[in-house]
Amino acid sequence: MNSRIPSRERDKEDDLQRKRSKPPQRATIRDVARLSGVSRMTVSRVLSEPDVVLPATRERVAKAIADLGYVPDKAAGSLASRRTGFIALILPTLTNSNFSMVAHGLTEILRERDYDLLIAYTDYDLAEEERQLTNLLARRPEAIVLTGATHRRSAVLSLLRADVPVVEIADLPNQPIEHAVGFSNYEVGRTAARHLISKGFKRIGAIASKNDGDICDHRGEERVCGFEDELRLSGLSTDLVLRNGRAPVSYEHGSTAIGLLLDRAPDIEAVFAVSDLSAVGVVMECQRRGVDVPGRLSVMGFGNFDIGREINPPLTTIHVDFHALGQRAGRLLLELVAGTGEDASEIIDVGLSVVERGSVREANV
Amino acid sequence: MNSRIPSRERDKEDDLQRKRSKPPQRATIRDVARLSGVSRMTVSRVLSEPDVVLPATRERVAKAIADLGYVPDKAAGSLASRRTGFIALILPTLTNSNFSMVAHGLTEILRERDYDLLIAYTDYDLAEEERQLTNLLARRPEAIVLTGATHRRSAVLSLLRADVPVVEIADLPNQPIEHAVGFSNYEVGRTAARHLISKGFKRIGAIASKNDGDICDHRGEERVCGFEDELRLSGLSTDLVLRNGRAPVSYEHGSTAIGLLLDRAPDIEAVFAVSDLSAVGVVMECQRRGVDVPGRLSVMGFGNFDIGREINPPLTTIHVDFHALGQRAGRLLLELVAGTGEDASEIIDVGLSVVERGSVREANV
DNA sequence: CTGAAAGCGCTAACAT
DNA sequence: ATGTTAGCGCTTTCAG
Repeated sequence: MNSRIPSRERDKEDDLQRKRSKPPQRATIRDVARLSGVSRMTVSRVLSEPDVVLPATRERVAKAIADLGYVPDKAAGSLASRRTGFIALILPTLTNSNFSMVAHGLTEILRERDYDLLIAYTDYDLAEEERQLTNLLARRPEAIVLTGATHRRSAVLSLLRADVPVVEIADLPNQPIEHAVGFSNYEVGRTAARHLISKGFKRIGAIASKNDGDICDHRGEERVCGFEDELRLSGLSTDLVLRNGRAPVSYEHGSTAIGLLLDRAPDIEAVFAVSDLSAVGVVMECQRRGVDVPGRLSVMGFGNFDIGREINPPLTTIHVDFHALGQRAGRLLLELVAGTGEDASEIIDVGLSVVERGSVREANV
Repeated sequence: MNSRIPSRERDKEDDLQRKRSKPPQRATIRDVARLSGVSRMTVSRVLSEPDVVLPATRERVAKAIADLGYVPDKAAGSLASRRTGFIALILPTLTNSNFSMVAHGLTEILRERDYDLLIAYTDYDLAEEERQLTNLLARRPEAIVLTGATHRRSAVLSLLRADVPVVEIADLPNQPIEHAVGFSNYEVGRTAARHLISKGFKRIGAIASKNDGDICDHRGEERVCGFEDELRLSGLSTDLVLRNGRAPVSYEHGSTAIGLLLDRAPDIEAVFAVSDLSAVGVVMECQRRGVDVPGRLSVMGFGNFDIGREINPPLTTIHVDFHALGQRAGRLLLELVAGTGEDASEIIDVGLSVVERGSVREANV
């Protein structure tokens, strides 16, 4: 058994090799080849480019595949072809429906070229992001999608070294790693402020989470910053901007925060929550305290979550089309993995819009 | 170049082989071996069992790894070791926070043994479930976690053929494919009915989605069935049990459905929604219509979602510890991939509990 | 249209 | 403690 058999006989040797293994092994391409009396290459072709195979052969092979329940091993295939056929997506959380929308949009587009999407999440933790990244890189994704514009330096370095296309989503970085598809969270904040100011309010507050080391919602923070800047531009005070609690924000976060704000400044007229989730919490806490929304307090959120449309009054919010964002990112990714398209870094802004509903009214002037 | 070099010189031949390739190639284990003057096996050992390598050698190798930014290729490693190091999880949707909890619980446990979790979702579509499954199987997960007890026959067959451990979660199948960790959705329905009946109500309704071919929420359906059976057992009518709209249920689904029910039977006293989401929709629609909850209508949900605690009145619901469920499934999976543990099919019931809050009151008797 | 050779990057199982 | 051999299951490349 140690005498090397001339290589041109290798495929014929299969029977000998397999005979030693225990019966219930998973079928390989060899088994299919043997059963249908062709070479492994022909089986491979039936799977990847069936048209070049003679119909008769093709059917024989197809039958063998079906009979054996053969499922090709993609890992082995990737190793040989140097194409793993998947793209990685790193999200802060699975629970946010806007991020799910992104995943949906991406999946739809990537499916066109048979790419799989591998989803990982970080719980808003940059250290965890790096851990996930390192892990993912070892599986050789053909491209990587990252959420947000803020990452650990060392994570960015491994990314650069890995020489894999990178797309950042959901925020437009000033210094993108490579490409980006998103919107300006800073502009979201400014837009929200402008909207409330345009309604004639003067005592305007905001609610966000506080940064806690690696655990933070940088996109939310961007939004409050934009909000504050716009207030200042209009000569209004930012005293009622509250950063409290740890990311991610939640219903409860909104309830607690508005309680604090209401106690501190009972004359507050309007408030912007960096997420609809906390905005809903605000509205619910107001219901409990008998604070009329929008009669006494106008409330505005961000994200256009389903629940915002459902509550009473329905929530005025800022909408970003995350599904379209995912699709747009998907298109870009397909170009990148195809090697088509510019080398130049693409920055795509999907924009945003104000959705006016009942939770904001005109100020009494 | 066609004269075969004696095999014991193969590793020494590396330089020649690599010289032809373009410079900026990703570093392989060979590059590391060459740079640190050891064999590839030693590099491999530094990565997998560092203790058996001499400290001096280990450090030389570690330096080379760092200098080259070497990231081992897991796909190649799996091929050789026959261990892919990941487990697949198929969820109906990413948007449901209870399923996210399951993913969290699983991740926590699997991480202990360095297993990755690969998450896929189906949008409650059994055809899509099968598609995902086929796809996943080609990547050779070491185990597969499926949601629910209902699957396409052909999907189950490929699963059986693939000879990969399977765990079904979130429902306890009568005929499990193999193992299951979950709770009885049927019992959820019965428990809800018993709770409402125990409060003295007679005119009791329910709200669920309607099956639509492959797109359906079998677990929700199980819950209404249990609910109906319990009503019958108590001699109550099931006329107010409404199946309407397509899965998954939503806030809006609840609003619409309760509207229908209220119009049809204004004297309805209590209603069970198969999900907190639709239950919240019910409460919101009641607010709009001026129907007092729980004064005129008692409302009960399932799932113990955050929003239920936040609304006014807070929602009475049925709670299942999905995080623990995920962890429990994780433990089972680790046993399965380790080959430890029984061959026998394990069925683990994580139970359920009623969470009494303000949306259900005592009937006026 | 089909096949043989060669090898992807790694590790199990033996050497030494 | 480290190295060598052989090959995981597939595809690329080139020959016929």
